[in-house]
Amino acid sequence: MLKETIKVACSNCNLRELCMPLGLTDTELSRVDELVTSRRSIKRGSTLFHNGEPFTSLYAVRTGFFKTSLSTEDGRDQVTGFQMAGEIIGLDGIVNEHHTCDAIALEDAEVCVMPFDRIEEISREVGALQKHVHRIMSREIVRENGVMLLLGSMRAEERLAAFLLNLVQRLQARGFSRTELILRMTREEIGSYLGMKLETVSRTFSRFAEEGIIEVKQRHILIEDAEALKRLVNPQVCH
Amino acid sequence: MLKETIKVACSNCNLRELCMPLGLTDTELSRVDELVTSRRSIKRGSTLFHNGEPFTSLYAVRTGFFKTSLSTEDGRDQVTGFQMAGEIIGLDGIVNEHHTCDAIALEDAEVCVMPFDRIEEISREVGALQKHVHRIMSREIVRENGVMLLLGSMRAEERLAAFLLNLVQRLQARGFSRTELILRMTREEIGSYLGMKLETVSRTFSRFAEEGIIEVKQRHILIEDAEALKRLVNPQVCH
DNA sequence: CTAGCGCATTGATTTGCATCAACAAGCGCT
DNA sequence: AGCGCTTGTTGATGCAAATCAATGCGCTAG
Repeated sequence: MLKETIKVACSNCNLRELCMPLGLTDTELSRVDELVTSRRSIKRGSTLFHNGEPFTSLYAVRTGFFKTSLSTEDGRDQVTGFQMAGEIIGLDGIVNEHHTCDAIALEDAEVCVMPFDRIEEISREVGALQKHVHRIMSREIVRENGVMLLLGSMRAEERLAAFLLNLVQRLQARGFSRTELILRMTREEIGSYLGMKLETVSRTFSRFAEEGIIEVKQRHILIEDAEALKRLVNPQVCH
Repeated sequence: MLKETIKVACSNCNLRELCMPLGLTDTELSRVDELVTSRRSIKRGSTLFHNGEPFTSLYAVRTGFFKTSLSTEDGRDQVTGFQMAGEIIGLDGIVNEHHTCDAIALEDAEVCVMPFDRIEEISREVGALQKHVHRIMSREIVRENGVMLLLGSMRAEERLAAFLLNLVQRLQARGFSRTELILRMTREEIGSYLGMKLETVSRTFSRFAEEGIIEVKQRHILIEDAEALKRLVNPQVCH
């Protein structure tokens, strides 16, 4: 919840290729540097924003790991996404000027705060930024399309396989291992995201382990047979 | 598939308050009129665009009714949305410059074609349009969040109740009845959208009818007890 | 008018996952 | 180290929805 005033430039940030458009001129770069007004640290378990809060800014994850989730009055809960370094949180808030989900840090995290009116102002001047914002929003729409496919037409095994492949692929893009990962979320949170109960998540992990597809040690996952996972998601394709 | 060159102005369009930002000045209005380069007619059953096709434009539905759907190589099929007059189709294509779903007309339809580079150009000049584009994309993200909740944590009855309420609410916003509607899609398409089989859709309709909540005559639905539907979606709230 | 077809309904049966329940393992506490 | 708490595993049972199957309705086209 700390609000830090350290001035940090995107132009020097090692996450730049994830958050920011490429191929900017120097003058454009300096404009884009004005996007991030501050950084904010969020302790594990606390919220970046809540459902209902006024929307002011988008947040770029610098370090740490988040989940976004909806909860209904009757106690239902749906995790709508997990966000890692370089990903943008808060797009849901634009339409009605207030957030429609909760964003919660699953480990100690730091985000770059980008006031949305400033994003709009600068993207009017810098075409590449405008394009970038559009692409980020479109990417989120496409991602959610994929989740709909997963929730609407896949079985538990297929969902979990798709989930693992997606996670590891995103981690790989950030320079981590292609075969090894640490889950930052509980079985219940995975289940909520995938539309299944935590017991089913646990059982399915165990089944994968029995079949030699993965190795599970608590939240530490080793992928031993990525092809098998891919075959599970895409049944007809043989290796 | 006809490409018509009739010049039509958004400024005179009766769907304007659905598609376009409000409160534009006259000069802004005339700029925005340049957004729509043409209209296109799509016959029932044919596609506005296919998965994989290059993305060039967004489409505003003028008349008719669409579905968007994903299909995987292994024959799985997921309807990701139904679009009616005033709604925008094609946002999925922005991120990778090609479409990632199919858009299919469920009845003879007409759309306004809005080349995306023109949208970007004009929204750099007209702040209200820029804001509008952002809101449309954010609204789609929030809608999909809601579908995730539905698919991930609701039972068949609840899904169908939520679906009917959503449809009738959107129709009402277009001046149609709040209690009566004609489904433009088959039971199978409803099922695909809601993550259930067509038989389950049919049975659930029948159950609602038995309970006096709705009246079903083929695709003609009469909502007799909207409160009951709301209670189904939100179990704890007693009328 | 009637044939044929796509779409919808309804019934019987199966099944995948949820639910209920008990217990184990890891982790932060004092 | 020992305690309690959260998180994870595994087993037994039940149920909602899928599947399989048969029939009916209402278009459209001849």
